[in-house]
Amino acid sequence: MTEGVEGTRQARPPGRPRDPGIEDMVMRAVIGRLAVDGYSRMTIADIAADAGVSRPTIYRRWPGKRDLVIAALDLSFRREQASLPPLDLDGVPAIDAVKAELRRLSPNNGERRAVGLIGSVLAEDTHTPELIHIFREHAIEPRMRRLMETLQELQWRRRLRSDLDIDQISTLLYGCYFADYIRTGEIHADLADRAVDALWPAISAE
Amino acid sequence: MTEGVEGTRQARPPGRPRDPGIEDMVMRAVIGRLAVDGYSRMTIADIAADAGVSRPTIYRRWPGKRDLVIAALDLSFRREQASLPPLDLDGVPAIDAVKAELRRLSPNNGERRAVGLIGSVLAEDTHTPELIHIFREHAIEPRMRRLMETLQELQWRRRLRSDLDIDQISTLLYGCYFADYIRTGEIHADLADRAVDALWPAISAE
DNA sequence: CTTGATTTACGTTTCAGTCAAGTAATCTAA
DNA sequence: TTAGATTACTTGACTGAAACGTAAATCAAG
Repeated sequence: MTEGVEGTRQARPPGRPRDPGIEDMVMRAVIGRLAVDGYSRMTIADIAADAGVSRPTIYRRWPGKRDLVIAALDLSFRREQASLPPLDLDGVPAIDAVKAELRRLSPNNGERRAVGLIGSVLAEDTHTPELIHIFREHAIEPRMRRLMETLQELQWRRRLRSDLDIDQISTLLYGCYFADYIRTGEIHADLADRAVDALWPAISAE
Repeated sequence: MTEGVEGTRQARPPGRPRDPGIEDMVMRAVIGRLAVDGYSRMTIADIAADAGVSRPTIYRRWPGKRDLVIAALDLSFRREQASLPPLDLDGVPAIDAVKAELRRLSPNNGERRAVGLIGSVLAEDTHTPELIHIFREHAIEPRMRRLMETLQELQWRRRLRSDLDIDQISTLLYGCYFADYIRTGEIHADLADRAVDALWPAISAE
């Protein structure tokens, strides 16, 4: 028997096994190139070079550019999402809890060049709409849900006004990242704090 | 004298004059293709076809793709900016004035595919930063200034609270367009109204 | 020595940018 | 009125570079 410690392990397939590190290097390279060069300027050759692999190796594992990028976005966002522990709301002032939650939503938390990446995804929405779908499903939606759950929880605790349009407030809060970047070319470190400060009178239970 | 009614007109240069309609058709085609295909997927051949012109004609007037796109963005944003008349603040409730102002900022007011266009510009920011510069200077900055002037004016009239962080409020208001699009894939018609409603308690003079 | 992973080398396509030849429009001068 | 000069536009073709995707050769692991 070639089974390992887990009992129902498959027998190792014949032939040379795949280098287990390659997938990770390639996925990382894809995300980096996508953020810097954008989808259509990004080339398989560059990705292969970044990953320290040759081009056909990539074609062996993924059918083409599209699927490669989809896989990379999917993996990257899943990982990032899994790395976010829930936030503790007890014992901190409500305004600080909202600030902390918004700070966690910053596009800069994941990739440094995340805004360029978002731009690439947006630019591709007529041509490769799957990118936006993945982006929405694995990046935007979980973050927004998290923010909305926090607001809802604070609302239940009577820390926020009861007639709050939570959906709309969340859109306002999240949107300021994009507006800040588009206006100034960067996302300021104190943006989340300033945004919540400015918005606070509209949401706090008086 | 070949001078026209305006006295100091230049003498017409010799040779066949340029077709005056071509520039316009080409600029329009560039904006359209940029919004749909993005910068690097967009081809001169497609633009020429859309404009009903041959490729060498484009190269006769613009040195290359870059300059072509820069010229098109520049012209397009200048025009759109010039088409916005000032807003009358008298005789309307302050909240409606802010709503009206924000509605005018909608990316959908200009090109229909404006978000794709913005995505293309963002995606290109490492490779062709001039695009973002033009975008900031001729599209974002004037709009934001307009919004901030309106808020300031209302503040002077004691319709908004005096300790307002106008800059931050403007970022919040403008950003909701991007957040809405990224979340849902469209910009809802009532977004401006809902955003101002949600934000109103934070900014109105009580 | 068989099998599959990886690489080196190749063919094809696409597109930017250029060029040459022919046609069209406008001005000037005879 | 007409002939020439000058510039704009079209058609068609060409070059070179970039990049996709593949086929043949090579390499590790049983």
